[in-house]
Amino acid sequence: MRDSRNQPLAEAGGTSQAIARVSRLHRANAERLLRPHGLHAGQELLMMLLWERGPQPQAALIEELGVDASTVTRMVQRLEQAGFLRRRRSETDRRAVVVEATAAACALRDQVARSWRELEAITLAGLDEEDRATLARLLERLERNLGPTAGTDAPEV
Amino acid sequence: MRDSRNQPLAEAGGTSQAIARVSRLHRANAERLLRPHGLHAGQELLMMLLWERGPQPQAALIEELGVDASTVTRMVQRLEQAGFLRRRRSETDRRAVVVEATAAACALRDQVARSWRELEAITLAGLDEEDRATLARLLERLERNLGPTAGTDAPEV
DNA sequence: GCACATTGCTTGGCCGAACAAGTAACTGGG
DNA sequence: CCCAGTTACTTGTTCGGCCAAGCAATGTGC
Repeated sequence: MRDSRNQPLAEAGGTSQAIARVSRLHRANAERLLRPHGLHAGQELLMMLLWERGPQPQAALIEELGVDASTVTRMVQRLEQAGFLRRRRSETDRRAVVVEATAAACALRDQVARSWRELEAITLAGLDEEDRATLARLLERLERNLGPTAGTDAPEV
Repeated sequence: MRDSRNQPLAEAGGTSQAIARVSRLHRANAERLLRPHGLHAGQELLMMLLWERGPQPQAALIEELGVDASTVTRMVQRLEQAGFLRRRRSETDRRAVVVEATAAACALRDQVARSWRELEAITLAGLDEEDRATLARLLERLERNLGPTAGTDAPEV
């Protein structure tokens, strides 16, 4: 009964709407799973990078997360205030800021990883290996389609 | 070469990350296409509802968009200030607020619909009918998986 | 060596989105 | 008829996320 009456909009861009809805729901679930650990949705990706790769300059985080520099700046500020990481001025490049997970944060690593796997399990419930591979392939294609040079030059038949 | 070095994270929740990335890129594209019309990403869905169904109480918009009531309140406030819609107190239920598109906004309807189709085209570029159907099916499944009763230990009848 | 461009980060402003808490209006039971 | 509960919004606050501007350190060309 969810949105069976949603026909007109569904015709005019159903996939776009579906992406938005799935994304919102997905984020809500992430929030629910991460809250117990004191993290907000989105922050876990940054922390996972720090856990896996050790101290990183912000520029590396920006590059890897693919988000705006200002977003990372503020995420890092909040995570620092919450005690999850430390910031340090780079020795070799005094513009750069090196970010490092605290010991307290490292203690959360396994729990966060577990929550993350659980989110993945909830998301992909009921999909067999083939479906999952297909989904991964299609999402990757969408990512390329929507990438930096999306619709900027191609006259688009 | 996009994220070939992204193995560890990719293994632990690649789909979740892909959803987040695709969603962000998708939104950025929507923003780019809608800005010329003075709309922000997200607002177009609300306006499309008003265009298609005429004056609506906010409760109906909340139900249909599936977002928080407070989000709709502020979106409506901003759209009103921008001149895209009017708000009126319901006659029959003086708690309710009825929202209606302005004539100026209606003039944008076709252009917005065009932009929306263009976004869909960009998103789905290179996918044949079968791929699109598969994607729609998978996204619908994800939406159900992540829905209101997601992972809440409910035996999932 | 110095002016100029680039890089790395920060701040302010704005929007979507959520939760919490509050107010006003409508309903229902006693 | 009146009080409890629900419904419809609103406001405050917080976060992710973007853009635009700005600042400081680093590189580069001449």
